[in-house]
Amino acid sequence: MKKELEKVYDPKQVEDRIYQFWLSGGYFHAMPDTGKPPYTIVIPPPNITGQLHLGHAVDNTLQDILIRWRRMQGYEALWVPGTDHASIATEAKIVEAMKKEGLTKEDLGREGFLERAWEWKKQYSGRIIKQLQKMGSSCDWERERFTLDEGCSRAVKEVFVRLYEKGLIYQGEKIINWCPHCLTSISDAEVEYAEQAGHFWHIKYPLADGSGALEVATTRPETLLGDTAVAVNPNDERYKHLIGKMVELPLCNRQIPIIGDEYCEMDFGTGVVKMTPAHDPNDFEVGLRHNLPVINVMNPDATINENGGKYQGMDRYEARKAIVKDLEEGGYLIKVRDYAHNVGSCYRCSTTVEPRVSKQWFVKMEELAKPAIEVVKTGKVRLVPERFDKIYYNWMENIKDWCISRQLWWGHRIPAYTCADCGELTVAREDVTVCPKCGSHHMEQDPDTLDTWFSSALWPFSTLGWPDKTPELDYFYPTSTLVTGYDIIFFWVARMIFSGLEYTGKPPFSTVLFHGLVRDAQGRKMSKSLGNGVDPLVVIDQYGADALRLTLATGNSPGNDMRFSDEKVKASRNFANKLWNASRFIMMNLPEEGDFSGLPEELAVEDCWVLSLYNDLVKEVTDNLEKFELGIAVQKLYDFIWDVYCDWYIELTKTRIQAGGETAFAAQKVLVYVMSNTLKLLHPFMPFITEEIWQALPHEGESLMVSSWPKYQESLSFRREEEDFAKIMDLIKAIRNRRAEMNVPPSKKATVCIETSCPEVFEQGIPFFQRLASASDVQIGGSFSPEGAVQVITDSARAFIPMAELIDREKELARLNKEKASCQKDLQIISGKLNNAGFMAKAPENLVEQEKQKLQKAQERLAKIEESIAQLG
RNA sequence: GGAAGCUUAGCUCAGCUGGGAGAGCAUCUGCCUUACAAGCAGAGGGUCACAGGUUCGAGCCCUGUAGUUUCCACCA
Repeated sequence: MKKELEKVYDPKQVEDRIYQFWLSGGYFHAMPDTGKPPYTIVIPPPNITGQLHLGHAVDNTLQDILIRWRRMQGYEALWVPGTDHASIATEAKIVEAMKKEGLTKEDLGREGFLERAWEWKKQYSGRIIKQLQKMGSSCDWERERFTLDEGCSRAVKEVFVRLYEKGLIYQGEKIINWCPHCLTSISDAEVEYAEQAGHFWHIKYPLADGSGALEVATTRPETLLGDTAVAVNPNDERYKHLIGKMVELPLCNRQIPIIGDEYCEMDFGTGVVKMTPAHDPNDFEVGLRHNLPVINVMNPDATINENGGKYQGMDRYEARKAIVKDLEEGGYLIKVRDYAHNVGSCYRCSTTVEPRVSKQWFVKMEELAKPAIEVVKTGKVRLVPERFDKIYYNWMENIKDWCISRQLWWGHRIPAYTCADCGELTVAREDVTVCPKCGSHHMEQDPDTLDTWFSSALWPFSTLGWPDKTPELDYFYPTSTLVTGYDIIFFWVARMIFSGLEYTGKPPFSTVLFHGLVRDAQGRKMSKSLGNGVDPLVVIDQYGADALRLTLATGNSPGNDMRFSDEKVKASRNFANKLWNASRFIMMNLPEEGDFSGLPEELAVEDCWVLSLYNDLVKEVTDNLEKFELGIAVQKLYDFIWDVYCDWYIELTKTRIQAGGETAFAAQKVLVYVMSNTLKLLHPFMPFITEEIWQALPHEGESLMVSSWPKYQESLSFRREEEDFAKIMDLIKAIRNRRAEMNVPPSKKATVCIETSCPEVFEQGIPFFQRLASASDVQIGGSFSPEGAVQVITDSARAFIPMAELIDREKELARLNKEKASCQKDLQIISGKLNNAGFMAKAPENLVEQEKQKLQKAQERLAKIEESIAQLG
């Protein structure tokens, strides 16, 4: 048992070994129908685009805290791990990598490209899994899944077919957001808007009958090539008489009509808007109302197409320049002014999106959204913190149809087949090779794939076997808690909720715990362009996984962003070291043999004190965890371990331990008891070091991680002893304080004479005054001579420390008078309350009682101060 | 345009359903006290953004104002 441990905790010698130990014990594996209540978390599957960053680190730390805690509480705790194929992001990365080799997608062909993509997947998902393991994540690796694996693919097809058959999935020619770089459609949620400095070009559109001209203002002159009308407000006195007339479209040699539509605001710009239905969502809507032709003037890569005449082949920005120049030369350009406006860009590659009319697949949302709103309203799904409810409702209530088709190869291919002979469209779960209408064998599958979020929306149940009725699905679904960042509430959380309800009839989880973003020390978002990203593996290498986890958990409150800095990790590392050394102290004094289970029969006052505080800690930490206040929970553990256990309790045991024998053994039992149980409470937060120490201490059971979570026990509540010991502590602190003020070094010991009305309490503290308050000798009794003694006064005692040479009578008097004044002020406030009729009538009883006690203490204290002053004066 | 969060010590942040303001870091003082100097013992430092209101009592609840961050909308 007695082993000499390193002075400094070295996570490198511990973490991998402990993780292997857990793995080989099979502790992460969960099974259905064990008779225990289930607790389930599905991981937000990280994208296989690269490696994990600190955002993932918080996300997974929080999940691991919850899952480890529930496991210890006796739940069958399942944490399903996995990764996301991230169609658009991954495909972009692979294309980029291929570009360096001079290859394009088309060079490889669909098959070849997919082969390459699977290679990529293999490499990166493996790396991600390793990173998760380095963090200590207790996922059930036997249940690892991938959004594009066979099971998930089956679920995706099933959902697609069901929705299609229900009429909730349809194909339509609509205006969608198009990314000219990724060369695919994207959904509304995937567009990010940012204000950009631009211009407002005022252009003259001459009336066809030569009777004048209209002044049109636009931010995108190049779309003029696709204009099919000019709109004015039908109530606009300036222009309403022109509705129905034609204007000459500059540079295009075409005439387009003037239409009246309320969409056009009279007091914005010139009150005249050019209509380009093919390249603006609003214009598209107006176009539908007025039956305007749609002229697409751009290729997928946003270069001008054959409809753009002489501008064909130019990039949209080149074309803009050229057109502006031509307009100017042709005398059409009236003026240009600066104008800041919002521009949408692709959330993956930041390229400015191009609204584009094309044939895509959509999910009809209205019907799906209703029950999804309902479950949050009724509390069947709880969002933590609650304020996200509003954001969620706002989105769900104004939801538009979801564009789910993507012009990509990496992803779930749309299970729709068109007959080349008769044109019949068939949607089916299995591959269709024969046309069900005409019997033709010329069937072509839709080349497009599905939005990557279409498959992640099914994640909570597809990973448990759905659409099959598996025991896992039956037992672990609906899942318990979803932990994720608020940045994907629409992309993912909202879509999982309506998906779960629609396909399984149940909400996919009962609670969503949102965490904030991890920012850098200056509060900036971490990003590649700023180069301020932090690699969790580097942090782990430097400080250990426990230190990283503690840093991310400390001060973490739901929905709030946090700052990350090296200083914080250092503080966490220091805490790990503190804990390590506390255990070192216990072990270096531990006898080889002895029964360390349970507590000694006789408890000293300080034992009762620490046990009572520990017992309260159990209750509080558990309560905080129940309320998802993980940051508060860990703060309490930190404070207890450092301040109560290390700074006080360990010091208090030293006398007894040095004395040896039975009394030492009793102290050691309490030390071990409180430490082992506190390790349990801390384990979810810092799994490695707690397991390592727990294993080294006398223990029962195989592993801390599968030991049982401590419970509050009435028998460990010692209020009386807590109060008694507080009196001793108060005096120790007061003496230390006095000595420090007077610059007396600890090595200079002195007698401490204690005058008190409760000598029996202070009797118990004699060794502590010696050890912790530099007392050479302690006398407890009636009255002492204040002559030549430093006086220290607390609520329950007056101590005299003879140090004549250090005492200046005048100063001493001044100090006592100051103390008196402050005490009187206290008294005034307390009695003010107690004399307040309103307070006495309305304040709760226990509070009034508390105030009365305070009053009494302050009175006693004042009496002591006054006595001291009288004695000196 | 709409909505939400934040504003507490020099810095970073806690502060649960209202009951005399806290931690870490930083600063200052004294200590190598045989678990730990990645430590120990002390100290200083806050009109809890501002203005009203509710209440016996407000950092906390309500209203408004300012600053700041974010989300949604997208008037060309």
